Amino acid sequence: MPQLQSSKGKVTIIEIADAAGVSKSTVSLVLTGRGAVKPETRQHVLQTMDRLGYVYNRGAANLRNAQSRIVGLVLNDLSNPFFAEFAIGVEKVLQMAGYVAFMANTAESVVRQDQVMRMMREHGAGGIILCPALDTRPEHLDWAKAAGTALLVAIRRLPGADTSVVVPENLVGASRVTRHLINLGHERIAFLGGMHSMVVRQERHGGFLAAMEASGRSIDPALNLESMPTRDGGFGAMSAVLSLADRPTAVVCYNDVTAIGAMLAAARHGLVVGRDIAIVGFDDTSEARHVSPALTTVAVDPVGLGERAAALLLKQINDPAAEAESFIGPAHLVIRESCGAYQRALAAAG
Amino acid sequence: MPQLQSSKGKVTIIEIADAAGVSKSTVSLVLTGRGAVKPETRQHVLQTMDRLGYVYNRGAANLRNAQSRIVGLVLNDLSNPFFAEFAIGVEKVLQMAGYVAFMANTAESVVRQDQVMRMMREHGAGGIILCPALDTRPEHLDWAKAAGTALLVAIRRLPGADTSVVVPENLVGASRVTRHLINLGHERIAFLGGMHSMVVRQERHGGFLAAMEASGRSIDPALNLESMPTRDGGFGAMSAVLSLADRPTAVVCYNDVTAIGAMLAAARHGLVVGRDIAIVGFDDTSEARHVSPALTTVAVDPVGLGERAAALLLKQINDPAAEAESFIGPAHLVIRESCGAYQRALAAAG
DNA sequence: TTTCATAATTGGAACGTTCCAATAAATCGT
DNA sequence: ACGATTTATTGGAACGTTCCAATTATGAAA
Repeated sequence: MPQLQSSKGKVTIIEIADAAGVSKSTVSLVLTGRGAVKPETRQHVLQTMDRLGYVYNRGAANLRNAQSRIVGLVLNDLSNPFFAEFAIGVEKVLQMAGYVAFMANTAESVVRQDQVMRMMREHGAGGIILCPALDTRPEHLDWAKAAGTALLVAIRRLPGADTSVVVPENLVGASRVTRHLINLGHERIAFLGGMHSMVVRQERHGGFLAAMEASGRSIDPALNLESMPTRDGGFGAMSAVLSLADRPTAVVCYNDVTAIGAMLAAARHGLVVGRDIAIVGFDDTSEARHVSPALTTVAVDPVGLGERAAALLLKQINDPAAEAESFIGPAHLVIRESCGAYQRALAAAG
Repeated sequence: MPQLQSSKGKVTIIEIADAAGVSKSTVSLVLTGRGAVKPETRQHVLQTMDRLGYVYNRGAANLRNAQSRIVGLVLNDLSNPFFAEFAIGVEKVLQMAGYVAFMANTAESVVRQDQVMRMMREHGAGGIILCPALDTRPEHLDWAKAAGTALLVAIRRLPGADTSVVVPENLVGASRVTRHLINLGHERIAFLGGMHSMVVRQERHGGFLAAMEASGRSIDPALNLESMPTRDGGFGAMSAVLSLADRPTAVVCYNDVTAIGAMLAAARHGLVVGRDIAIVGFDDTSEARHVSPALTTVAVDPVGLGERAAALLLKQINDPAAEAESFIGPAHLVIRESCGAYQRALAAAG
């Protein structure tokens, strides 16, 4: 029966050494698995540790070698399932590499973001994956270069910062989904949601414009509406667009959340989405699949992006000399019902 | 212009002391703010730290005083928005208290859960908030008592473990929503979703039974169906219940996710939810509000629970002698459309 | 001034670990 | 049975901080 050290929980390597009749160096050796230690000795030490309830003190260890195997994961909006899934991907890879993620949510606050990154540095994080809060300036990240901390920017590209980057193929994805609508015969297509200052919006809107121009569609500035990237934002923007004299027949939304808000607004105006109007989103969150009618959108595989981000960061930690590297994750079209393609096919067949 | 220590990022308290012309003890004093140090000296030291790009080494500090101001947050399912919101509440309170949350996702794996909690201990976490993975046994938590680590179990009660607990009022909540259906005149009511082994289901189902019995309704065992607590699970269970000869007229679901799956199944069978059949959920996730028809459910305020959990844990950390304390969060009925109450009211009026 | 109290500052000894160089023990070839 | 290797083990000096006791500077009271 293991009689755990009761009160203080302060069993050190030295006490283990004494109890096992070896030196602290030997205990350290079995702990790190580095040197050559006789199997029986190792065994004995191991069970002594178990018996006394030893717990490794990483703080003390890091003091010597600064190899903390801690990675910080800074998220701008944990309440968005997209980032939660991204985090899951990151954690999965880190775990396999024996690292541990130190996760924090900034809720789009740069102040909080600074605090949190400082904390992580103080705890000796070897690297940080940052999904930057909305108005993060590149100079907020200067410390990383100076301190030699591996830093990777994810999801939201940060113009002017020369770090590694992992982002989805926003431009191509938006271009694809727009072309899909064009192929379905739509002429007047709106782009809706997100604020102009967001890099992600600029990219997606850029893809939209590219597809429109490539097909010779005219671009009506009245059909480009900003909104907060929330359900309510989407609802509001869609309501605005529907009050226009010359309504669009299709709408490309900044993301799924906005698109779902837009669908609600359309329904409220008595329109049947997928028949009277086409609405498409971006991200393919799990909601997209389950909303009714199911949302046509662009899938970007957040888990995969997370895995990639973690892998890239680890690479950078292990080889600090390596220069910044980028990964642009694929974005593929997921055709469901909200664009009306299915109904159109039915009609064609019938 | 701050000329940051370039390469190693290894500026120590001693270098600051030298550069500022004081002793390392003085620097430590301004760092901790404990002793009395002349304002001008403090100022000078502070700006020297800034100039040299000093970063505090918490590992070294913790070596002496073991006051790590780290709290572990172990979540069983980050992809569930409910837990993401819970985490937000926890973080908010911890942040204000100057603590930092060390968050990890176990994805319902006890093995991972053990790993993660070990990591946290090794990093000197002063306490842990645990949302236990599905088949966590109380003895998995014995180390906490032995090591004197504050431990709080949240959301899923863990029978047999005598830790502090923060959970929603599952029984009362389920009872309330069931009574609501009974008041609307329903006789045959099903309970659907969740696995029998889940404590949360036992509590919610218990509340359901209590309300049914209190109103003299007979309980048909065929109307109690298990399923995985997912959308697909809800879909399957609802399909099963609809193939019964004697269908229920109302369904209480284990949670919102299950309920939304059930709604989909009902629609697929040609039923109009809220008119032909009543469906209610539990949790009031943001989806509940936005699904169509909007889901009648029980709100449990995950952010509030998180805040409470953090506050309780902090209290426990500051007074380790204090005994386990529990908080049962309120659960109130949120009436929307899926239960048909609105339509019924309209009909009565018209 | 001198004398106290109090405010500021300081050197050195921890804290729990890893690393290094050194020693001790086992194994080998001859 | 002897050095020569190789394999196991070890003491002690770091690592960057905090704390304590001791010291020195500052003011106020005498």
